[in-house]
Amino acid sequence: MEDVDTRIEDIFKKSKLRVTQSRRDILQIFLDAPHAISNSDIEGKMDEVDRITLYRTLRTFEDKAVIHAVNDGTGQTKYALCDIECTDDNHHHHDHVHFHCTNCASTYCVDEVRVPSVDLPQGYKVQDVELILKGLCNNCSK
Amino acid sequence: MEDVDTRIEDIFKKSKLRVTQSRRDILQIFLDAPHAISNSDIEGKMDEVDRITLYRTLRTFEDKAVIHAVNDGTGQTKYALCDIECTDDNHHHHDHVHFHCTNCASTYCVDEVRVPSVDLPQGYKVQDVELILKGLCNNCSK
DNA sequence: CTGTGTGCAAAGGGTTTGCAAGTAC
DNA sequence: GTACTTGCAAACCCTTTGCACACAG
Repeated sequence: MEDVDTRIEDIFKKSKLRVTQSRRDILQIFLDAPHAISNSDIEGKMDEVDRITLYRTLRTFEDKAVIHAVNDGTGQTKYALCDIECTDDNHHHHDHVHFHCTNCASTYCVDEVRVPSVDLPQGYKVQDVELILKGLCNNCSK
Repeated sequence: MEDVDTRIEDIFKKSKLRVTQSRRDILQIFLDAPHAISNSDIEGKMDEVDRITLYRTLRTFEDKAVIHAVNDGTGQTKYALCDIECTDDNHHHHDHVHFHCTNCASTYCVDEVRVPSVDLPQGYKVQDVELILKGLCNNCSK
């Protein structure tokens, strides 16, 4: 298991972003989260950060391939950390499925499961596939 | 091919909603649309209807199982007509896949293709599956 | 020191609510 | 006539922008 502080340093190094306390705090929250989180999830976990700074930080992180947006199937945008090998021009986040819990509203990336291939009628040119499963997560199904 | 006016009457009868001009106009737009449409798509096609009435009508239609919300994969909510056999408590819209065109932003229900089944790791209880394909539609891939 | 990041205030856009007048049945 | 619908105004978010100050490198 990699040390969390080291992981944060690695991310800053890779992204070439300036290190500030807000960014550190927000990254920490992502590292602690077991699933994708929304803007307001993050806001709820921080006491000090200005809402505007959060918006801007998330956009910056997304631009620099630190995090990626996740469609949770309800229209709400959530975010999750990118793999360390993601780069500005090579995000590859749709080879796994997402699971949305209808009870606690958490969204999980299920990395173990790959999206099955689908044949469409003639005329459609498919570039990307997104598969969202909805139901009860491990915590809520007990 | 069923007559459009008849179809409109059928929908009103089934939903037990009062017949008003706005609702008639909005239904007409749904019947004319070859794909799922957004709030603003509808607004663009009407000259007379108040925006608030449109919001309320869409919600009413959704409640009465006249239309259903479609997740187009970009976070924007779109709507499409329900099958005539849909009822308030039995919407079944996720046995087919949705296709979102990245060029013209249209969202199509691809009724011919069924969502493949997926096995998840232990702990998840799946209730619903949503599959969104993104790429170029028939018009835009030419 | 220079360029980037932050925080406040204010603007912007979409959506919802209260209420009075209008309309379907 | 009664209950449901509509339309206006205003309220309410959430999100973005402008600008001056603060700070990382």
